[in-house]
Amino acid sequence: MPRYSGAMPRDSSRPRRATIHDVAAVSGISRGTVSRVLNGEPYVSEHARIAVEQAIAQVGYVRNTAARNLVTQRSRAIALVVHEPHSLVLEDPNIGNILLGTNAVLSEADYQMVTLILDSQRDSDRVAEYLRGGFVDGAIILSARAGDPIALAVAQLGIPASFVGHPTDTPDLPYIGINNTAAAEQITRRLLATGRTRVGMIASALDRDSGHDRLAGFTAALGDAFDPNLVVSYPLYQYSSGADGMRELLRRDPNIDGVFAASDAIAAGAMDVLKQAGRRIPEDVGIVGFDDSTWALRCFPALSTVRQPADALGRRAAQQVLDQLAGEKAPSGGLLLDTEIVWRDSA
Amino acid sequence: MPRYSGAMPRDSSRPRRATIHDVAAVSGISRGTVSRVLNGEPYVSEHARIAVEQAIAQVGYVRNTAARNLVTQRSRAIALVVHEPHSLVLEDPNIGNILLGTNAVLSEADYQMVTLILDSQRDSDRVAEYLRGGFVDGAIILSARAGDPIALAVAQLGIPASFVGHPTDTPDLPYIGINNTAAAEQITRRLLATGRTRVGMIASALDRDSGHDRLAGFTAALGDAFDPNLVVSYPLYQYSSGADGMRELLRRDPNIDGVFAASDAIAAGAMDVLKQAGRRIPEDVGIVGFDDSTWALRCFPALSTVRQPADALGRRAAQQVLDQLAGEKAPSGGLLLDTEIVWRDSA
DNA sequence: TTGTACGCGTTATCAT
DNA sequence: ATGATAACGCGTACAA
Repeated sequence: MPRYSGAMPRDSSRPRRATIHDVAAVSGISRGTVSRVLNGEPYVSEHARIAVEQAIAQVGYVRNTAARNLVTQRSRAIALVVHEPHSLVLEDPNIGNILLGTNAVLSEADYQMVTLILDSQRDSDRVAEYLRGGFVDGAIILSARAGDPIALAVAQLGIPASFVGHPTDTPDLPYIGINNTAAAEQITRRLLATGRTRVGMIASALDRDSGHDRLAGFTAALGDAFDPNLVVSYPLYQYSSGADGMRELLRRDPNIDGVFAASDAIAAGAMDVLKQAGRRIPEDVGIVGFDDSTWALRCFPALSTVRQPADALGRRAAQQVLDQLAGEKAPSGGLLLDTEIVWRDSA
Repeated sequence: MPRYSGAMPRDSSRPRRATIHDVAAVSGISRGTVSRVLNGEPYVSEHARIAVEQAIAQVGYVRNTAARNLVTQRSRAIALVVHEPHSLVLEDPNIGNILLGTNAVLSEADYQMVTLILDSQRDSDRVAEYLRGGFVDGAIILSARAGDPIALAVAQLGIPASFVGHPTDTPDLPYIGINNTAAAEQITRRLLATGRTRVGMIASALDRDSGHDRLAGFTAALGDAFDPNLVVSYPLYQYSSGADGMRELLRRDPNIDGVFAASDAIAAGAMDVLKQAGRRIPEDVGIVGFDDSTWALRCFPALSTVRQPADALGRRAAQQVLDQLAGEKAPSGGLLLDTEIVWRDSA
């Protein structure tokens, strides 16, 4: 819990901001009417409006929204909590598109989206404090992990919220997601249909529903042919995980002829290692990814993958929060959006 | 200016949050002392502390930070304003690393970083309102453009701020940057030193200092050999700009043998087009980029480029804001950090 | 060590 | 149409 060191410097060198009080004094109009002018309310005389507007310009008044929030009990801001190691914020294409969708909806509804990035434990506590502090009317939480303190804080606080991908152990909070299991199973079957017999997986982020479920789908698709020895796992969805994972898989079974990578970035890393090892793609080894990110088209050959409706995920999550704000009660279950297989040349 | 539709529903279905008042009532201790316990101040008896803590747990009290901010005139939050079309937030590697550096410094100082993403005009007005509203104690502004309303709002408001890359026309606000002109000139000279005679540039973002200055450096390096016909320009630092730009350059001069791309993403687009056109890199055409992003290593052959100290940019900007918050007066000039040429195989 | 009372800047209510 | 005045929830001199 942060400490505050003593009194604030009232004699700050910066000039004090003008307040409604000042505007009232200068214009000779009461604070109440000034407030009415500010908010464009009816029942204000032309005379008063003009006097107030002049005074506002004269004293350089700008509204203190924090004070307004205190009395209206609203902030007109919604938090978007991104729970990722920072270096990945840029690598994960879905996050960008989810941001896009969320902000589009919130902006349209005239809400300010504030993005809170969360990495260390220290960040985590501070963000929880921020969420509790009345700075925001609601929250959208991305990629929460199992045992997430933020998820707990949100649940306990009863603040309108929506999760994009929900941690496996949280109480039933509303969430938006995709059916990772089904999508993973589908693309794995498609990979198998190209005639592969030794198919492995580079899994990732098993502490999140996305990672966990993609592995489950892979396992289901393989059925009896599943060989746990051909599955490796890394914490983060990133290029280096794919490179490391592919090296390990090649070591475990040089005859491997198919790979399901848990993300496109991972697939890209794996492909580079395969090429270095002299394997042709897709002739010797077929590989598929997940996300349909910019990686997919930068790969050579172009990557077959699962397209995530990232923009729609963001939009729906934002809409869920707005609905709750409008008084609807939170949906208790999840809402899963459809994915689509994009078949290219890598398998 | 946002309108607020009538009165708030005081009879909201959600239960009212507990306040210090409630804690005081339940514990039988005065509000003043409760506040002291909350803030860990000295001169509180063991008896009082225990009673208060029990009451807090009992009524489920959480502090309303917005109210505290009103009285302390502080929010302990700092805005990071990102002025980019959303789809680029993920493509620009520097932004991610600047975020990283900024958050590290702010987090260490126990400030909450709130990222405000800015795309449309509507966003712009709302963010300005947010900055003025007392939600944040300071602001760091990324990639502001010429005539930026946010920059103006910040300047007018006198809020502690630091720019990362400053728009060419703003009043002298403190900023952190790199010497784009010198860096561009250096790498262009290096490219020329490989014996190229027909060297073009794919410029970008000329309304920002970075884009403008990189073109200036290129021009300076070429001197008399500068041919305006070999310069094309696109608004955004992105892959497609590079692809389009390279096609155009090849059309204008099929014998072009050197290209300076204003960013790595642009270079990547250009390289793919060159390969499609049957040009060998670096034998037929040498190409260099700017940023040393993940693109640079994903290119084949690996891209020669300029490394930006993105993390350091973020850290220094954050530190500048913290310094101003601590009472130091804002430095009136800019602070330029060193860049480094990373020479690889593309030229 | 503790309680009282005032102020932060705004909106909302109720007279007028 | 407008002006007092009471909240909003908290911190903090000042008094006790």
